[in-house]
Formats: sequence, C-alpha cells, structure tokens
Amino acid sequence: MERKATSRRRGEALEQAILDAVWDEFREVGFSKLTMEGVAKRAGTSKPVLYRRWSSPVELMIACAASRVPKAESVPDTGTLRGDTIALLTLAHERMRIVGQTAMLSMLAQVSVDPEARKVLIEGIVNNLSKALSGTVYARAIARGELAEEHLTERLARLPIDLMRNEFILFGHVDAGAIEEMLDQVILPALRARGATV
Amino acid sequence: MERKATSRRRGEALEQAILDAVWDEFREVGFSKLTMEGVAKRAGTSKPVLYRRWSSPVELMIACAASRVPKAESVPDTGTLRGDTIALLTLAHERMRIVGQTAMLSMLAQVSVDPEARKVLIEGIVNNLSKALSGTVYARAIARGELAEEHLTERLARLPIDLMRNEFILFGHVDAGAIEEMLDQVILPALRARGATV
DNA sequence: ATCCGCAAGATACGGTCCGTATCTTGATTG
DNA sequence: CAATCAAGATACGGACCGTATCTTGCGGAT
Repeated sequence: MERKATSRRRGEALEQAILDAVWDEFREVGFSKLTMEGVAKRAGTSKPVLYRRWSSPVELMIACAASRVPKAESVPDTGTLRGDTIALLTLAHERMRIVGQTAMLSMLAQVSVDPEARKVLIEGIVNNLSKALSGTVYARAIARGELAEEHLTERLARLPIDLMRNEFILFGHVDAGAIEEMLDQVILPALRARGATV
Repeated sequence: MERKATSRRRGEALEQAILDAVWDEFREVGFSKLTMEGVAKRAGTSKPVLYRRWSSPVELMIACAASRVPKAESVPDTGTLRGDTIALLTLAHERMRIVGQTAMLSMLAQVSVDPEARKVLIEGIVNNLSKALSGTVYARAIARGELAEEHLTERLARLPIDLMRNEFILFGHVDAGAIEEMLDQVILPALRARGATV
C-alpha cells in the first residue's frame, strides 16, 4: 500500500508493518509468488530495507509466522488426561492454523536444505511445542496417578503433536472427529499400554 | 549434458532422459534452484520440449519422483504382526528415501495450493501406499488371529505410514531404532488395545 | 536549538529465469 | 519417397533477483 508522504518508520514499527505486509501478500498471491519486491511495495518500503533483515522470501515467511504464533500458552487443566490431551491437540491445531498448511510446508521444505534453519525450527518450535505442552499435560496426569512416569518416553511425549502435524500437513485442517480418533485409537491406548493405572 | 550431434530422441526415450536430468539437477542444485532452463540444458533439449509436457518445475519434480518409485511391491510374510510391520515400515522408508525429504515436502507444499494435484498425490500415493501395504499386513494378522478385524479402523490402518511420514518429513531419515520405537511404543499397543488376542 | 550519524527509502543496474512464439530440421508414417 | 509432426534452436518481453549508490528524514548527542 502507499503511505503518508512525511513519516519515516523505524525499528519495531517498521518491522511489524513489513511482517503484516508479508502476511497479506502471502494470503493474496500464495507463497510461491511471494517476492521481496511485492512485499516491499505493499509495505510501502523498498527491497534494501528487507534485505537488511532477511535474506530471502522463506526467511521472511518464517519470521512472519513466528510473529503470529502466540509466545507461550498453557494447556487448561480439565481434570482428566483425556480432557487435557484434547485441549492440547486443540491448542496445537490452533497454532498450526495460524501459520497455515502451505506456509508450514514451505518452511519445512526450506529447512530440509538448510541445516542452520533446521535447528531453529525443529528445536525452537517443534520441540518447544511438544515439550512445553505435553510436559504440562503429562506431569498432571502422573500427579493424578493416571500415568506411570517411568513409561513415559520421548516418543510418547511427542506423539500427540506428531499425529496432529501429520494430519494438518496432509489435509490442512483437522476436525474434532479426527482429534477424538487420534486420541482414543492411538494416543491413550499407547500411553495406557505402558503401565498406566487407569 | 551435451549430446550427439545427430540423433533426435522422441517419445519415451526423450521423456526418460528428461526425468533423469531432473533428478541429477535436483541433487546438484536443490529444488529451489531447479529451473526449466537448467533441466533442458542438462537433458540436451530445450524449454519448449519441457513445457509441452509439464507446466512447472514442481510438475516436473512430481513426474520425476513418480517415475522413480517402484510400481507395486508386497510386504514379505515374516510370520508375525510385529515382523510384518517392521517390514512394512522399512519398505515405506525405502520409498520415501527414493523420493527424498526435500522433494516430498516441495510436492506437498505445491499440493497444498493445488486441489487438482492434491487428489493425485493424496489418493494416488498416500492412500495407495497405506492401504496396499497395511492391508496386506493386517489381513495376514487377522488370519493368524493376532488381530481382531472389527477393531481395525481406517486410522489404525494409516498409522504406520503416518508415523513414518512424520518422522521422515521432520528429520529426513529414520533409523532402525526409531522404527522399533514407533512399533513397540505406539503401533502395537494401539492395535492390541482394541481387542487383539495377542 | 543545532549538528551528526544512521538507517529509511528511492532508484538503477546486470543478471537469471520465466513462458511463449517462431523457425528449421530430423524422424516417423504410409 | 513424400508428407507430417514433434524435436530442437533461438529470440523475445517481462518479472524478479540481489546489490550499489544516493538522498533524506529521524533521533540522539552536545
């Protein structure tokens, strides 16, 4: 968009305006046609300003996505492992929807050829989400006696997010029915098979 | 690469030469730098020849990947559900490795904005693989009495491939340890929790 | 209040690749 | 051997790349 003739944005305000422009541009033309030139134009700035901060459309997209995902959230305590896990999956789904299927896949594709970006994304987002959210839920379940701590492996902790991610990546959306299927047919059986008391 | 001065390829031979060139080019420069121009040059042909068949690098990549994945294979009968499932996961992993992490993600990203291509990929490859492979394995397990047919849902049938795909997409490789984890901590518990006899 | 430094913003550049049109030439068919 | 059709070569305008250069406004320091 065009801007006021006299008003030069700087720092945080400028950066946020650019990331907003990235999002608008992305929704309008899609990721494959997301260009530095187009974003600059829409943000009312110029390419050099973008290149001083990000070196490619993918980096822009990642920064944009990161800026839109809420920093930290906790899973509400519903009183049961099943309820908490539904809440966890729903929350994870919300976060993924914010980013969007295409953006997520584009970022993953980029990351698959960029070991540096991979660490940021995998450890910073994937593990962050898995551990922070699942950690809370499972800690409560263990405290309640619904789960045996010694059988809670890394893989089981990752499982809910893994299933959700897979579903989201394939289909772009995950309805409540799918969540219940994952929960009742896979997650809870797997958790309980390893020494749970309930 | 350059070719004989006098020898004009046509039809199948030409097509295969192009797809081979796509693969070489992809491995050398990566998908993000895979251009029609580069492929044409490497295949010793010209852009119009490519555009007559495929309309973009992504379509080229999909065609290339499809040409490299073996048409149909069956999972060997190892005598047990566990052994068969390991074989199934290993086979799925082999197929994914043929395509490669980056190519797979790039195709999924493309498919996420192209409903037409989505049907081809999801139904033709994902479901194909899931149902063909899992179908065989589970049918044998049911015949052996290791599994109760009435509890084998769509989602449980998809589960092994889903887990494998998720792992492959995130990390680009899946070692034997990961396969055993998925199997013993998730797949088998989920299957057995739903009325299995063993 | 004034000056200075710094980054925003504008502009321009060569370069690559896009997607298409046109033309020639080799191979295939009958 | 003639007719046909696609391979292959070439050229084109256009979009976007990534960078260099220049100015101009903003903000902090004296």
